[in-house]
Order: sequence, then C-alpha cells, then structure tokens
Amino acid sequence: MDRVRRVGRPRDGERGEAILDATREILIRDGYAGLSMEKVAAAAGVGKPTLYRRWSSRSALVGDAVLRSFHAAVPGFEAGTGPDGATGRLAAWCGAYAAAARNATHASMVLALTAAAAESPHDADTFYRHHTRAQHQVLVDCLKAGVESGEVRGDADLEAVADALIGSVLYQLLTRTTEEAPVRMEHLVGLLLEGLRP
Amino acid sequence: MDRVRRVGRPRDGERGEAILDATREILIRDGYAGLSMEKVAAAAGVGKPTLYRRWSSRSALVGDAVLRSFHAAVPGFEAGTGPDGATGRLAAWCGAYAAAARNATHASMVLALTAAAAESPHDADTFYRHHTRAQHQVLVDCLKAGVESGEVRGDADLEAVADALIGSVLYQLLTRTTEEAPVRMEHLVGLLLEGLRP
Amino acid sequence: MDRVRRVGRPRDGERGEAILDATREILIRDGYAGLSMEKVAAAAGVGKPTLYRRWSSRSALVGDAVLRSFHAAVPGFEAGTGPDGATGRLAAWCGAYAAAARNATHASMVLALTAAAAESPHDADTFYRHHTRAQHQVLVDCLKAGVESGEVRGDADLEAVADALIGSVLYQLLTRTTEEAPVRMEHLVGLLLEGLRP
Amino acid sequence: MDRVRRVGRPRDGERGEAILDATREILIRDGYAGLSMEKVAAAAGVGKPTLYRRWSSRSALVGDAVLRSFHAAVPGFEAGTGPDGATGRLAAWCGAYAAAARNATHASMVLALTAAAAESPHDADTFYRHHTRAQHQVLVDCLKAGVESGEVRGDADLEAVADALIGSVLYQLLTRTTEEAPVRMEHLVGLLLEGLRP
DNA sequence: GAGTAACCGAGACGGTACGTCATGTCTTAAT
DNA sequence: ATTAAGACATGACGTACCGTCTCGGTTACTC
Repeated sequence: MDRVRRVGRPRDGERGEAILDATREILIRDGYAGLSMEKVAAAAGVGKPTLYRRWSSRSALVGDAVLRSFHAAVPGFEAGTGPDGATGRLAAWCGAYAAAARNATHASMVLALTAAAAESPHDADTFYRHHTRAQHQVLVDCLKAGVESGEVRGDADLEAVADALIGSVLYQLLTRTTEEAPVRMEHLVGLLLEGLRP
Repeated sequence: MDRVRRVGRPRDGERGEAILDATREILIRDGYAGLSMEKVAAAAGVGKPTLYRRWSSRSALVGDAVLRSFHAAVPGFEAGTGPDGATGRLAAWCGAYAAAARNATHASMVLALTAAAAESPHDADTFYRHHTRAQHQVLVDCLKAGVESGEVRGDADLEAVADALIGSVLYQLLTRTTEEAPVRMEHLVGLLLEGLRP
Repeated sequence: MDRVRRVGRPRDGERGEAILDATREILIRDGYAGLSMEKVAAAAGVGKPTLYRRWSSRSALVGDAVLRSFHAAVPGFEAGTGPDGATGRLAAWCGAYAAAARNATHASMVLALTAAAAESPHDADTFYRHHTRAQHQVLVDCLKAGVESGEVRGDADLEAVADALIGSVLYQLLTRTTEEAPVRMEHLVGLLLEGLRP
Repeated sequence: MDRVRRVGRPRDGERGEAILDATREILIRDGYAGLSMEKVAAAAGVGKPTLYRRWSSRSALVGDAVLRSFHAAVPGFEAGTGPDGATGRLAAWCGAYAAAARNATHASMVLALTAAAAESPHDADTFYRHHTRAQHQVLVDCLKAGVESGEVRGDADLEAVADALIGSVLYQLLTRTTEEAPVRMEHLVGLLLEGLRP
C-alpha cells in the first residue's frame, strides 16, 4: 500500500481558498507590483507562515491563483462541443480569449501572470508545464482536427500557429488597451486558415 | 530665443551611460527581480539621488536601458537595404529577432522589459509609444511595401499580422527555452504570407 | 478498592526527566537567550503541548531544571557533617560555591537562572520561595550555630551576611570571568567573621 | 590631525535620545522580556534600521539606556563632597543605592540590566568595562581613603568588599521585594568596617 | 574673478516588506 | 486522558530597499 502515514494536524483546505481569493482580489485592485505576501496574509486572515508553508514565493502564489481561475473559466472545448470545423472552433476560442482580455479583471490576471513569469523564469517553466501548455494544446488539437477534416493541410507547423494566436493576444494586452482585439483576432484566424488551406 | 535658461552645473552625460551599462549588467546577471536601485547606484559608482533625478522608477530605468540597447542592435531596415520583397524582408526581420531571442543576453533584456511592462501599465504605455511601436511599424511598413508590389493583398489587417509575429516570439520566450524559434518563425511567416496572397 | 479512578492515559514520568535534561543541555550550549520551547521539545522528543501541560513558561521550565540540578549538587550541610565551627563551615560552603561558579556548566546554570529571574519577577518569587531560600538558610543556620558556639555575636543581622556572601558570587559571575573568586570569597568570609566576633 | 573625513549625512543626535528615552519607558512599563526592538522603534518614532545602525542588539541597547541614566543619577562622590570618613561615605553610598533599588523605576532598570547581562555574556563584559566598573571603583576608592586615614587596615582585599556590597543589593533585588534593604545595608557596612578595622 | 545654482558621492532617515523563527493553542490519529 | 506531530494566528526577528533628505564639495554658467 502506498498510503502515507499522515500525522499531525492536517491542513485546512478553506485557508487555501481564502488565500487564493485574497490574492486575486489584490491583484485586481493593486496589480502584481502592489501585491505583497503581507497584504495577502492580512486580507485572507492568515499568518505569513501559512502562506510560505503552501507556496514558496510570491510568483508561485500568483501563478497558482491566476491559473486556477483560468482553468475554471476557460475549460477548453470538450470533444463534440462548440462550433463545428476548425475555422469555427478556432475563431470561437480566439474570440473568447480576446473578449476575456478586454475584461479588466481577466486582463489584470494575465498581466500578473506575465509579470510573475518574466520575473521568475523558474516559476514560468512550472506554470507552462502544469497549466499554460494545456491551453496551447486546445488550439493544436483544433488544428489537428482540421487536418483530419481536410480544412488544414498536413505539413504545417501547428505549434507555430498556436504560438502566434496566443502571443498576439498577450502582446496586445501588454502594449495597448485592446478595444479592437476581438476583430483583429478574427482577421488573424482568417489569414492563418487561408495560409493553412491544403 | 526659446532656449531655456539653464543655470548651475549641467548634468554629466557619462553618468547616464555608466548607469545604463550597470543596469544592463545587473539585468543579465540577476534578472529584473534581482535588480534594485541600490545595486545599480553602487555598480555605477553613483549616488541614489542621481538615479532618481534622471529616472522616476525602476521600471522606467529598465525600460530605457533595454530599449536603447535594442535601438542600437536592431535599427530596422532603411529603405533600399536588406533583401528585396516583402517575403524576404519579413523573413529576415523575424529570423534576426528570433535569433536574438536565443541569445541569453537579449533574452534577459526582453524578459526584463516584459516584467517592467507587466508590472507597471503606465510605464508600459510610455515604452510602447516611444519605442516598441517603432519596431511594430517596421513590420507594417514591410507589409505595406508588399501590398504595393503586389505580394500582399490590399484588404488585410497588417497590424494584426505584426502583432502575431512579435507576440509569437514573446510568448515563446516567456514560456519555453526556444531552440527551434527561428525555424518556427520562418514557418509562421510562410503561412501568413500564403494567407496574405492577393 | 479505594484507589482513585484515573481515566485516560497517565503521564509518563520519564518524559519529565528527558525534558529537564534537554533543557540543561541547551542551556549549557546556547545560553538562556538561545533556549526556545521548540528546541527543548525537539531535543527531548516530545510534543509542545506536553511541555506546556507541565510548565507554564520558559522561565518556569528553566528555573525548575536549574534548581533541581542544584539540589542534587549542593545539598547543604547536614547536621554533624562538614567541618566544625562557623568559620570552617562558612568557608567550606563559600569555597564550594565559588568553585562551582568557575565551572562553565554551573556558571551557565546560574546565569540562566538569573536571566529567568530578572525577566520574570513573578517566577523569580516562586524560585526564591521554593528553592533559593533553602540555600540562603544553610548560611544563616551556619551563622546561628556560630552564635551558639560563641564564635559569632548575637546581635548581628545574619540575613544581611548571607545576602552579602551569595550576592558577591552572583555579582562576580555576572560581570567578570572569576578566576580569583575562591580566594576572594575566603577573604570576604574572614572579614565578615572578624566583624561578627562577639 | 586625527580628524576623520566624514562623508554622507551625519547622524541625528536627537534620534538617539528619543530611542533611549523610549527604551527606558518600555522597560519600566513592560520589563526586559516585554521590550522588543519593534516597540522601541514605534515608540521613538524611528525606523528599525536606525536602531540597528546604532546598537547591535537588544541587550546592547538596554545596557546603554540603563547605564546612561545611572551615570546621570549616581555620579559618585567627587573628592571633598559627601560625608567625611570611610564609614560615613560607604554608608551614604550604600544607603543611596539601596534606596534607589526600592524605587520601582530604578529597580526595573537594574533588573533589565541584569537580564541583559545574564542573557548575553559578551555584552555583559562590555557593560562592566565601560560602565559598571566605575561604580565599583567608587567604593574601592572610599575604602582606599579609609586605609590612608587609618580607619581601614592595609592588607584587606578591598575589591572583595566592593563586590559584597554591590552583590548584596543585586541579590536582594532579584529575589525579594526589599523594603528593609537600607537598614540591612547599614548593618552590612557596619560589620564589614568592623572586620576591616586595623 | 565672485556669486550662485545645480550637480555630485555618501549615507542617514522613516518606512514597508521580506522570509524565518518562536509563541501558545488547537486538531488529529494513535496509544 | 495523554501522547507526538504538526497546522494555525500572531508577532518579533534582523536585513534589504524604497524614495527623500542632508551633508560637504565640485563644476560651470552669469554677473
């Protein structure tokens, strides 16, 4: 049996939720630069050691808080859901993503995640392997389905397309207020699918 | 004359260079998170007030240091230089950009700039208006030349293409060590130009 | 049976000894300032609640640990043991005390007890009533015997003499490394007995 | 010239006074155990680094605060002041000292100094060499004058007498509330001078 | 030349936050 | 009921930087 002998008082799961909620709240209000472990602890009604017992650093905490809320908000397309066809599915995904980026709350989250990743390459790698890669994969899977249905040609670098789509949203978010982002993303998807036609 | 009446000792231009050099050095060694105004002052042999007299914040200093070195390194294509044709020029630009991203020094710089932008949306806006936009414009101009030469169709959203190209490099840099970035960028340019064909 | 009905697991007497031993060991190694309940619990292989169930505070634990070892080490003169005469007995006691103070282990103990007493006047009072007073009394009893044997005059304040002898050792211990303490104590005893002569 | 070239902003002398005053105030109110660097900084309206810039530890700060106020309060007998004769001078000194010990404020100070010394033997040594030794010397000088005037015999260990007098007060202070201390000290001085008679 | 005003380095200042440690209490599973 | 383990809120630790300020001193314009 691989059951671990658990001694001592077990961790209180509610603390974790309270901490993540407080983290998101502060991120929205003050941004990544304005978030300190001290503020999070105070807002969550929790001691600092409880924070450090569960997350090793500010960037790890922020990454976890942001990516968990993303997982809940953008679960990806289950097979058989969403529009049919690679074109439609990609456009839907990008539209949703771009719309989310226009939402101030989500934009704060993405900026915070970007700051955390840019500040700590080590944590960035963890984020990517555990979380971001899954989003990336949703796009690649859409495109693979497009290859099978004959919408997309088979010799294309689908990874490169996914990078371009995600990177485009990220870049717009970092540099400009992105009112026209959804329209622009639609254009981009159109262009890329044109180029991908068999 | 509208010249401003300047009294007192003028600023020493060499201090500025020493400070920017020290900033870049620390950025490469310790990253954005490991850069403090104190360290910069000590490394540049300069007092803290001299720093604050010239740059209002850490992110402003870092942005200035990074973008000045970019201006020196990637001056953009002057008319009549570089390869002919939109295809060739874009591919050359992206190849150079992707290669730069593989260089550890340049990668540090881009990460630092990204961290500064993500941390301080206000400074991010300044960076974009004063500096980044120029890079963006180089790509758009390439594409416009392509429109005139008939390589690119006239109704395309060229801004969206530029965003996708720059964003793709940025995203790869933030999430993964990017050995295959140049190849991937070449594919991406190919795809987009295919989609942009009149 | 009239045995008291004790429910639940009874206390393990060996724990107490292990805790007191660990306390003394840490006191010798790290001093009073370096002793924490956490360290004691870890060194004794005991949980913190076990400590607090038995001693109410750090100073109470330290006082108990130190004074128990003193009781074992300096049991006082039983009637009919030790040298004869007030002079000899006092000199013997003071010599032993001063010699103990030169021993690094005992010195650590006295310093720890002093720190505990100075830090917590309340515990200090407990120490005195339960323990220290007994040592004091040994000296007073010596002197009283001296009064009866005619070595010491009857109208003297014997308490004051005991205070002076004990305080002298304590003061030397607190302020200086006390190589010459035994010789000095001998002189002091001589002087006081001279002054106490009927 | 041994004048030091002082660069940078000089220290503000008033801060030091404010810190020492706050230290004494907290010592009186909360005792040594209840004094934290954080409280002192807050009470003095000063940042913590300012504390650590000037005193290396809590015990160093407390020792300095207590001993400075002692220097101000008990300057010792200048030649030609105070009562005449070793007997009178010693009795006067001891009476003043014992009376001070009955004062709650002074008692707090002595207890704090004792706790600091017992906790940190290293600082204790500094205290003794810089400050306490001077008090000790006052007594020894009284006795030396007594030798010259013929009140005290020449072969006595005067250091031992001073230790006994100071130690006696200290011990009473640590172990008991000392209402009868002045009377007791008078007796003790009497006894010792009797023993010291040529 | 003599002012004088802005510059310069050094570094003290009041703060904020860091990440760690210890406090004393509480919870859980095991004895 | 007591135990060891260990999570918990609290709060202090000593350090690093923040951005501002105050020094003594320098430098280059203006009068």
